[in-house]
Parts: sequence; C-alpha cells; structure tokens
Amino acid sequence: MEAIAKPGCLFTADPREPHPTPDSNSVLGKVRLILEVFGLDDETLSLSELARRTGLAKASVHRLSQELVHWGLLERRNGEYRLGMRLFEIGQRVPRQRILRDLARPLMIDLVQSTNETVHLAVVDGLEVLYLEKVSGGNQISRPSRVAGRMPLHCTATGKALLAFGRRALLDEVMAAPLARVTPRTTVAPGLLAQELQRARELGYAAEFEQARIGYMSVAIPLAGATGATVAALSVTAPTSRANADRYAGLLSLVGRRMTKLLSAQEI
Amino acid sequence: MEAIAKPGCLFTADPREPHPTPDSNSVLGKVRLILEVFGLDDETLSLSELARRTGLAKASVHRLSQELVHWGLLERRNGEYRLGMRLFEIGQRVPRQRILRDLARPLMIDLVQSTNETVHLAVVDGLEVLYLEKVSGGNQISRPSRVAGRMPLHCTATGKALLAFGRRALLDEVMAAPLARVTPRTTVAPGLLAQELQRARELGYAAEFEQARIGYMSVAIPLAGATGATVAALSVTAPTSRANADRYAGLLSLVGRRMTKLLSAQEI
DNA sequence: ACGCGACGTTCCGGCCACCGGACCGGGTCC
DNA sequence: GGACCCGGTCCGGTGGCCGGAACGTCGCGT
Repeated sequence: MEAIAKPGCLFTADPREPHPTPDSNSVLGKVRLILEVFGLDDETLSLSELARRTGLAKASVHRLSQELVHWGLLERRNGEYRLGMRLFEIGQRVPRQRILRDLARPLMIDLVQSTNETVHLAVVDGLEVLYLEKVSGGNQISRPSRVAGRMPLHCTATGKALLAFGRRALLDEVMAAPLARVTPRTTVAPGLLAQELQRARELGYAAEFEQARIGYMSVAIPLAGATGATVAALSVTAPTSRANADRYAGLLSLVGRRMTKLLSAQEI
Repeated sequence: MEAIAKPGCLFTADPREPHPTPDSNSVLGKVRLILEVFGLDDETLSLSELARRTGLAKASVHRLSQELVHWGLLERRNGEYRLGMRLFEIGQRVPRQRILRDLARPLMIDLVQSTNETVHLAVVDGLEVLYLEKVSGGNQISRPSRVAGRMPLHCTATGKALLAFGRRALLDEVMAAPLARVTPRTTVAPGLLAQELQRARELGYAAEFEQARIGYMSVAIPLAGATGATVAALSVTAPTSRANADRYAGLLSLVGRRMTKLLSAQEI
C-alpha cells in the first residue's frame, strides 16, 4: 500500500539538504540518485531495492540501469546491480587526483619507511577532507580509514592544515555551522579551533590528539601548488602510545619541501 | 532489445559491437560522449572543444556540462572543463576493484621489496587487460604504465595468464580477431599463441619477453576467486638486462597461494 | 495445489524535458 | 572597422522520457 500522495510528491524521507535537490525529473538527476545510493559498503543492490532507495519508478530505474550497464558504469551479477569497472577507470583519469597521487606516492612511501605508521594524502571537497591516498606501515590501524573516504575538517590534522593554510572563505564557512563532536576530545568551540589554527600557522604544521579517533593522533602539513595556494595536505597517523609528534613534524616538513618543489612545476 | 541468441548458445560473440552505439539522441548517450572524450592526457577542454569532439550541439554540451559540474563529475577551471573529483570518489567504491586492490596491495609491496621491480595487478575488461594497481620498485620504468591503463591480452604476461587460465569463450574471442603486432617480438600467429598458453598452463605461470615493450619482460600468475575461476592476474616486470624469470615465477607463486587463500573468503 | 507477494520485465499513450538553430555580447587578430 | 571564435542565452517544436498498469515467474506459507 502506498503512502497516499501528498502534494509535492516527496518519496524519500530526506529532511537534510546539504546539496541542492538532485533534480529527479531530469535524466541526469535520476542517474545521480541511482549511482549515489550505492554506499561504501552496499556492494550489490536489486532493482526493487534501487527503486525503493532512489524513490524513482521501477520502470524508470530499469530503463536507466539497462543503459548504465551497457555503458559499464553498472554491472549485473545474477540479478543484482553493482558499480561497474568503467567508473573506476574514468575516476582514475581525474587530473587533480592523478597528479597529486603520482607525485606524492613515492614520498609517502618514504615516510612510511621512516615511521612505520600510516600516511594520508587529502584535499578539501565541500566542507570535508577527502582522502586521495593512504599508505600503511606495518602497524595497521584497527578500523582503517579509506581512500576516497571523508572526514570533517575541524577534527583531523589534514583538515586543520587545510583550514589553517587555505582560503579564508573556507574557514568562515566551516565556522558558520556548529562543529560536530566526533570524540570527547574534538574541538567544538569555534574560538578554540581558531587558536589551534593560529598555532598551526606559527608552527607550520597542524596536529590532533584523539580528536578524530580515540587512541590515535595525527600530524599534518599543507602542500602548496604552483600559485602558492594550498592544494592538499599530507599527514602521519599513529597510536598515541608510541606517537612522536615532533619527529613526525620534522619528517613531514622535509618531505613537504620536496613535494612543493614537484608541485610548482604542475598545473593543479 | 538484446539479441538473445538461441537457447543454450555458448558463444556470445556479439556480431555488431565495434563501438556500442553511444546513442547520441539519449541524454545518457550524450553524457557518455562528453565524459569519454577526456582522454588520458587531455586534462582540460573548452566548451567549444567538447562540442567539436563529441559532435553535439554547443547548446546541448553547455546545458549538460552545467549539470555535470553541479554534480561534481566535471569541474570548471577558468573557463575550461575537466573531470571532477566525485568521479574519483565514486570510482573508488567499485567493489570488484576495491576488494582486489585492498587484498593485493600488501602482497604487491612484499613482491616489490623482494625484487625491486614493478608489480602489476590486472583484470580482463572487454578484450584487454585493465591495470587495477601498480607498485614500483626503486628501478622506475622509463615510460611507465598507468593504473587504469589498458593493454592487449595477447602480448602481456598478465593477459596471457588471464587467457590461459580464464574462460574458454574469452580465448575464442581473442583468437577470432587478428592479433596486433605491438613490438617485433609480439606473437601474432594464433597457433603460436595457443602453444604459449599451453606452456603457461603446464608451468602455472605466463611469461613474455619484449612482446609488449622492447627491453622489458614480465612474468604473471592467475589469481582464483572463491569459485575457482580466474578473477585477476599478478605480474612482475623487469628490464631484460637484469631479469630472472625463474625467481619471479617462484616469488609470484608463493604470493599467489596467499592471495588465493584471501580471495576464497571474498565474493568477487 | 493454490494463493500470495515480490520480483524483473514489457507495453504504450500522454506530456514535458530536451533539443538545437538563432542570437547576443565580448574578446582577439588582422 | 570587420571577421572570427568564444561562452552563454533564448524559445518554439517535438520526440524521448515517463510511469501506471499488466505480464510471467519465481519462492514461500498455507
């Protein structure tokens, strides 16, 4: 039994609206809904499940999915849909990501060999950090972060490096909204955050102790592009038990200088 | 309407599919054209350039590109378009790719440390190998291959491993078309290729000497999924000057056993 | 066996989102 | 000035998209 049609036809209980209406009466809007209901872990979804989650008519989902399968953006495996290999392939061509990763990878491996800890490369996307690459040392973190994963800007070392050395407008935007409390030690007072960022500017690096995850800390530096603007951040994450923030900061700034030199020749 | 052939038909060789009609009078077809004209190196394209290459009306390209920028699949940088970060993000969620990479990465790094050469992880896509991951040793290759790059099946070690241990139908399909001569030493005679594959089946690994690139050779093994079917291949590539095929084969089969154990628990 | 529900799939008339030629303002080169 | 190309907008016609309805087929509980 359907819920009786309300005027305005809102299918999905979707009160939040961080991104403006993925206009569902345009083809592209529907495709967007379909591709984005595949969460990080929903590996496969049935046709009906897709229709339910997107709020689209089953016939529409069927038609569009067929076309997407034909393209390779979706794959079918005994009746279920999942994201297709061609998405990966096209995604790897994205220049901002590819250039940064290719340049940073060798340096990240150096860092891992010096520290035996986990090293992240991240950029700003929207009001979050987006991890472009991760290289782990021998000491694996229990619930690992993910490449292409996201975290808030204000509670991660990479995020704070990007905020401290990034565009002023970005900081204003982050400050405009309440700061989420991720752990008990997360900085949620705007004034305190501003102090931390000021300190980061003085030191040249940002740090974070159990503000994103209990038991772990991180140190991060900004990476400047050809124009001098900050384009990414590089961080070392370690368990607090064996952390050595000063050492990490020293290693990072060495690597950072090399990286800045490499980036200055590139168009980002 | 799919050309569903006779019941029980074993060979699914689709007669007409050189380019599967990127139907340009459907919205999705146009979007496909737009996203796929960004080659591996065309980092940015202007609106007019996009219209020219896709063959679409300028107004249409403009309208669709706007919507794609809004979604994040494209980005704008002083008037030019380029592939957007969200493509990378969605592409990283593709399960087949993510599972294989996450499992193989540590083992690939082991291999690199043992050999100091370049290690590739590849799958079949269409009639080519698609590289999912690459880990380089200290000895960089001059014109390096790329993650998400493609190569023919018949001239690479990974490709031959996938052919020798993969579905019979795939081999038939490859044999049906003439084999491209990539280097003077590429095997282009179907009979010879069949012999090489038979030899690979006996040895348990495939090898290639200067068939893909002069001065380099590779050794590859297949990786079997939970059902026992081959799902990917792992290879070591080295300059012929310092190559040691037997050693690579030994190291690979050790790693292959570990990988097969890991994969048996996974749904691929 | 039977009904039942949920599934994937197909059909088709209506309509609106999409189309693209024409146009505009601005920049650059000759 | 004029010829050219650029990014961007407008608007009337139309065909691609839409989605309710119906179909065949499973697997389940009765």
